[in-house]
This record gives sequence, structure tokens and C-alpha cells, in this order.
Amino acid sequence: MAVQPEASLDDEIETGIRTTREQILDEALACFAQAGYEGTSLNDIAAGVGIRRPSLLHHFPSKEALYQEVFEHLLSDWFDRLTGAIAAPEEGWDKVELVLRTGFRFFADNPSYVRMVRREAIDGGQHLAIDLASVLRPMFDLAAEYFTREMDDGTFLRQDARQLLITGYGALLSYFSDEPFLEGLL
Amino acid sequence: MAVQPEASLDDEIETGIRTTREQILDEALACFAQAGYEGTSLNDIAAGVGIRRPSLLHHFPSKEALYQEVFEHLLSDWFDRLTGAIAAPEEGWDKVELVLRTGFRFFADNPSYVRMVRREAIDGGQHLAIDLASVLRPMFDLAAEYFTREMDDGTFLRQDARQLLITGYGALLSYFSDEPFLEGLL
DNA sequence: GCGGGGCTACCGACCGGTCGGTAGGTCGAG
DNA sequence: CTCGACCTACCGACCGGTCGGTAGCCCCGC
Repeated sequence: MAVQPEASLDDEIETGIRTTREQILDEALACFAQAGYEGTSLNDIAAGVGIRRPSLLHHFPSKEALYQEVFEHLLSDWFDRLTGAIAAPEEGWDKVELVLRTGFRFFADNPSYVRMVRREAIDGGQHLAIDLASVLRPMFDLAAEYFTREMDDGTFLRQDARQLLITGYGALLSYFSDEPFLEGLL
Repeated sequence: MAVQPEASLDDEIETGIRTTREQILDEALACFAQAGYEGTSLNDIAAGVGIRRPSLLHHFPSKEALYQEVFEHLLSDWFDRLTGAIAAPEEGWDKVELVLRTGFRFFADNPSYVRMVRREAIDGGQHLAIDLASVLRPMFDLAAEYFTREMDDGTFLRQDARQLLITGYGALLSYFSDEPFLEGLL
């Protein structure tokens, strides 16, 4: 699940200098989240960074490869954060709140990520090399099992754990992905 | 809110013949819902109908005009159906269930519509001539007022009506718009 | 000290292909 | 004869991607 295979991170962290490669990843994330895969041209991204398209393609072999790296970068971040929260010793509602809060904070910190995931969920992940659903399923199963166990213990009201999770997923993500629309509604 | 300004509907209904114009609208809906605005080319739509692109542009002045007509057609359908349900005499939970069921059935009958709305909600409605949020707000306000009134009467538990509606909107629409993704998750 | 080979980052120019849209002609039904 | 539906041919713009070339930097042999 590791990304960023090259370029010594230490230099960038220490000096605060953002490499061109990182700037491209940042700009690509913003563009893809805002306009989608087809709606974003490599010229748009390059212009945002301040270079020409051929220079961008010097850092990434193709548009698809760039997109996938942006996506997997965020996915691994999210995965790591959530794994940490899941490993915490809390039980019952405290645990639920911790995990939810961790996920929520990640979404709030990375609104572009939510929009990218939503787009992929609608499209069926046609621009991804990985199968998003199969990557997420282990974590989904883990959550479902946890809820079922707590329900068995009487901590939560008995419900269909998987349906509950999907409902919550849909409601929560909509707050972030549809923000531009909801803003006009309220 | 009326669309379909030309072409006598009677002939089509009586004979069962679908005009080329209608076939284009149907195919365009399917394509736009499946691949989005940028991801759909006029060639794709024309090929689905069995004609060439210039012939398609004989029926519609531009891609944008076609898209808008597809969208407004469905929007007016949805609006009419829901208006009918709202006018019904039921009260309390019966009313809520009727309206919800009406909206739900429309979504189930027109899954492509849900996906188009979701795409527009994410994009901020950049391909629409109308402001989706301002069109929906009257109905949204109506629902919020209704819930607030019922809460005042003690029928429902006291909550923030607008937040409740948005949460429900997000959860419900996700079941339809993210169906390809959820299918792989369960 | 210095000159040159090799490297990275970047560029302008160009490629084939596709986009949305237009012009003009054919053809068949009324 | 007219007219609408459809076609082929074509347009300029833009797409993702490649090519050859250049400016600057590090490093090594002399």
C-alpha cells in the first residue's frame, strides 16, 4: 500500500520545499476532484503547477498513471488513519465515536478525496487499476462484524449491520461530495 | 416546467412508434447517466440510436441543449409525481410514507436520473441552464415546514428538520447512484 | 582548476485521433 | 415541388503523448 517510491521525503519535510512532483500530485487532486477524470486535461494540471504538459509527462508516464497515484496515495492515508483508530482499546460507543471521528476528520481535511471516491463509485471505478470495492470490503466486513457483536451483547439495537453501514456511508459522504449543491439548498 | 415542446405525443402513444427524437433522448439519458457529460460523445449517442452525429444535431441544436432537455424532462416528471403525492390528504406517518414511497418509486423506475442528479450535485450543476438548488428549494422548504409542524404537534421526535432531510437525501440517493460500487461491496 | 560526460527538468513543435459543430447534397413521402 | 430526415465530407479546436533539443547541475579524471 506504500506509494511515493522515489524522491527522498526527508529533504522536502526538512526544507519545506515542495518538489514539482508533489505539486503535480496536489494540483491533479484538486482538478480531478473538481472536474472529474474526463473533465480534466493534462494542460489544466500543468498550467496549475506552472509548467508545460510535456514536463508533466516527464514525471508521470500517462494521465491514467497520474490519476491512479493520486487516488492510491489518499487511499493509503485513509487506510492508515483508520487502522490506527480500529486498533484502539475503546469499546462500545466510545469505539464507534473514535473510529467515526477519525474517518470524519479525514474527510473534512480532504474534501477532494470524498469527491473523487464518489465519482469512482458512480462510474464503477473505470479509471482505477484496483477494484475499490474489494479493497474496502475487508474493512467493511470488520465493521459489520463489530456491529453484529455489539448487537449480540445488547449494546446496540438489533439491526442489519451491513445495511446500517451503507446507509451511514451514503448519508455521511453526501455531506462532503455534494457540498456545492447543498450550499445552494440551505 | 413543461418540456417536449414539439412532436405530437398522441401519435407515438397510440401507434407505439418511438420517434427518432425520443430515441435520442432515451439514449442520451442512458449515456449521460453512465459516463457523465464529458465522458459521453455525440457519436456514442448517435451510434446507440443508429444514426450519424450530424443527423442527431439536426434534432438538437447542440450537445448542451440535448443534455438540458434530458435533464429537465426528468425533473418535471419527478416534480409532477411528487406534487401529486404532496396534495394527498394523508397526515402524519401515512403522509410521509406516501411521499417517500412516491419519490422512491420514481428513483427505482429511473435509476439513470439519480445518477445524473448526483453528477450535477458533485459538479455544481455546470452543465445546467437552471440552478438545480433553487428549483428544488421550494419543495425542500415545504418538506422542512411540514416536518417542523409535525414535530410541534408531537408526532415526530424533535430534530433539526433541514438536517434530517439532507441526511435522508444523502442516504437514499446513495443507494441508487452508487449501486455499481455497493454491488461489489456486499 | 578545469573541462567534459551524464543526469534531471524543462521546453517548443509535432503526431494521430477525437471532439462538437457546419455545409451541402440525396432521397423518399406527401 | 416541397420539405424534412438523413447522409458524406469537412472544419477548427483540443486531446494525450512523443520527439529532439537545451540549460543547469554534479562529479570524476586530468
